Amino acid sequence: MKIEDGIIAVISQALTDLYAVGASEMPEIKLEKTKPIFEGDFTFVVFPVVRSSKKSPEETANDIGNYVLQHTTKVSSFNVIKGFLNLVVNSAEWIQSTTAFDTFVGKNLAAKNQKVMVEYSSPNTNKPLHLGHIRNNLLGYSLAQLLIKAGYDVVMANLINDRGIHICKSMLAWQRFGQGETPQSSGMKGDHLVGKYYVVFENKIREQTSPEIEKALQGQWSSADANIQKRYEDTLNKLQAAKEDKQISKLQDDIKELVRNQAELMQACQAMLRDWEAGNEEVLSLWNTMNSWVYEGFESTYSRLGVKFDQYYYESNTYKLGKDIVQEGLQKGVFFQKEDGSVWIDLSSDGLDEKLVQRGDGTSVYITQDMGTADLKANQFGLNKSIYVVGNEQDYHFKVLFLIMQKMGRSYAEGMYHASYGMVDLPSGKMKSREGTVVDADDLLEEMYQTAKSKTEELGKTEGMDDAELHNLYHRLSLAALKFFILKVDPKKRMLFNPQESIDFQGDTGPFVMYTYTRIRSILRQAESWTRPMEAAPSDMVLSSGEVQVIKLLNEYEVTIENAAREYNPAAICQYALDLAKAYNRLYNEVSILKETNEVIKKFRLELAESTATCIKSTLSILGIEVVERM
RNA sequence: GACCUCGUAGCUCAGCUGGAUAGAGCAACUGCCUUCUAAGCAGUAGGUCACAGGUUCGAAUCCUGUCGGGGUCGCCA
Repeated sequence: MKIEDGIIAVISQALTDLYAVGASEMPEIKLEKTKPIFEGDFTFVVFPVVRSSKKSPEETANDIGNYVLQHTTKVSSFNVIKGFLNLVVNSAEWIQSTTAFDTFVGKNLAAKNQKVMVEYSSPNTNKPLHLGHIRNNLLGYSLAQLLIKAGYDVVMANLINDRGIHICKSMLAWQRFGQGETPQSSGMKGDHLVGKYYVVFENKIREQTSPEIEKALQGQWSSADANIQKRYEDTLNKLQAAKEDKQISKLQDDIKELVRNQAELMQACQAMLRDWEAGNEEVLSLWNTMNSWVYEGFESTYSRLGVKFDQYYYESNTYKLGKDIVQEGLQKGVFFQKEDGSVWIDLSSDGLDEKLVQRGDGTSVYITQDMGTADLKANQFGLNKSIYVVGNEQDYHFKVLFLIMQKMGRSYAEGMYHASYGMVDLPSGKMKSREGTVVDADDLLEEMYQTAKSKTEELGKTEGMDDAELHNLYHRLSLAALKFFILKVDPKKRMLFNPQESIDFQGDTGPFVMYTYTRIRSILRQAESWTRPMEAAPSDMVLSSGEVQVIKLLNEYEVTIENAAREYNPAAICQYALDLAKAYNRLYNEVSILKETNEVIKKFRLELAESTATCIKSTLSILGIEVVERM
C-alpha cells in the first residue's frame, strides 16, 4: 500500500472519531504534496471539514494532526499553518518503500486487457514529411508507448492517403516535365522527388493562370461553360458589392479557384483522377511507381525518427468503404436523403448542423470512408479504444464522426478519442508550403545530428569511443533533444519552433535527462560488484533531503503513468522525467557514493542510483528516447 | 457572422478535477571542476497570471463579458 493511502485511512478514521463524521457524509480525502517552501511531505487541507468539526481551521488541523501522530507510525511530526496540516513522513517509511523499486517498472501497472489502436502519421503521398508531421509522429508513437506501459494492448496504425487529386498533380507534372527522372537517376530521396513535381505542378499552373486570374478579377474573363460562366458572374457581383476585407479576399479566392480549375493542366489532372478511378492501367502503373518511391522515402524518415507501425491502411483500399453504413443509417433513420440523392445527418440537436455523409452521385466523402475504416479497424482487432492522432483543425470532423458512430449504435464508439494537437508555428507564423516556409523533416533531423555532433565535440568527452559509438551517440542525442523539445509541451496547445535558434542541449531538455542516466551508469560501472534484490536498509538510517526527494519521485512513477495515460498526455511524462533528473543531480552534488565508507549506506545509495537509472530509462523510452551509457 | 480554442517572467513552457508566498529552463549577473562525467550544482534578478466583473472561507484555475492571437464553419482530405 502506498504511504499516502495509509495516512488517508487514518485521517478518515480521525474524522469519524473526533467529529462523528459518518460514512455517508465522509468527504473524499485528498492529500496534496507539500510545497517545498513548507516543512512536510503531504498536506491535508482542512477547510472542507471545518463544518463538521465546528472549530477553527487551526484547531481542526491540530486535532487531526495529533490524532494521526498517535494512530500511525507512518507520520513522525506535523505542523499547521492556517488551514493546512503538513505531515512529515517517518523516514523509515521512505527507506522501506525503496525495496519495492527493484521491480517497480510496471509492477503495479497490471494488464488492462483492452485493445487500443493508435492511428497516427497518416501522411499524403505527394510531399515529404515536415515539422508538423514530426509532432504528429512523435506524439502518436509516444502515446502508444505510454498506453503499452500502462497495460494496454496497443496497435499502432498508419492510414496513408495515397489517392486523390494531390497525387495526380505530382504524377501529371512528372509525366509532362520529369523526363523520366527517378530516385536512382537523380540521387534524390523518393518522397522528395515526388514532392518536387508537386511543386512543379503548382508553379506551372500559376504560370498558366496568373494572367487569366488578373483578367478575371477585373471582370474580363469568360468561360465557354455556361454553368461556370454563371458562377463566375455571380461571384463577381458579390465581390463588387462586398465591403469587408475578409469577405473580399474570400471572394477573390473563389474566383482564383474557379479560373484555376478551368486551366488545361488542372483539367488534365482531373481527367487523370477519373482514369485512376476507372482503373486505367497506364495511370495505375505510374501511380504505383511513384507511390513506391514515396514509401521508400517515408520508411527512411520513420526509421531515422524511430517510429513504427503494426498496421498500414491505404485510402486507395478504404475510400469506398462506408457506403454500407450509409445504407444502414438510412434504414435506421439516422441519416436522411435529399432530393438530389445526397445523404445527410442532422446533428442540430447536438449543437452541430447538418452534415453530408454521401454525395449526390453516390460517391464517398471523407467522413464516409472514416465511418467505414472505423468499422474495419474495430472488427479486425476487437478494439476497446480507437485513438486518432490528428491536428486540431479537424476537431469538428471527429466530433461529427464519433457522434455518427454512437448514433449508429457501434459499441466501440464510446472508446473513440481524437488526440487533437496544436500546430507548430514558426516565428513568422504558420508554416506555408506555398511560401516555402516549411521545415522539412529530413533536413531537420540532419541538422539536429550535426548540432549534437558539434556540441559533443566542444565538450571533448568522447575519448576511446569508436566511430560506431560516436554515430550512435550523435543519433540518440539529437533525437533526445528534438523529441523532448516537442513532447514537453502540452499536445493540445500550439507550439513555437524557431529554426534560427537550435534546440538546447542544456537545462530542461532530453540531453539533460539522458546525462543524468549516464552519470549514474558511470558510478555503477566503477562500483565494486553488488547484488540485487534490494535489502531493506536499517530503518534508523539517516536519509539526506536529496535522497528523500528522489525516493518520493520514484514512488510517484506508476501514478504518473496512469494519469498521463488517462489524459493521453506524454508531456506529463516529460515533466516527471525532468523532476526526477533534477532531484538526482541535486543528490549527486550532495553526497558521494563511491567515497562512502559505511558499506550499508553505500549499498543503499547504489541501489537507489540504479533504481533511478532504470526509472529514467523507462520514462525516456515512453518518449521514444533511447539512452546511451556514456556521453 | 456563428462555433471552438489559446493569452502566465524579455523568450520557450509548467501549474488549471479551486487551496498556502504562481514554478522551471533559456537569455543576464555571482559563485563551485587536484572530489563518482561542469550536457552539472548553488545563488541573484525578473510577474497587475490579457482586461473587467461574478461565484467562494479561498480564483492563474470555475462562470459572464471585453480585447488580442489561432482554428473551423467545402458534395476537399
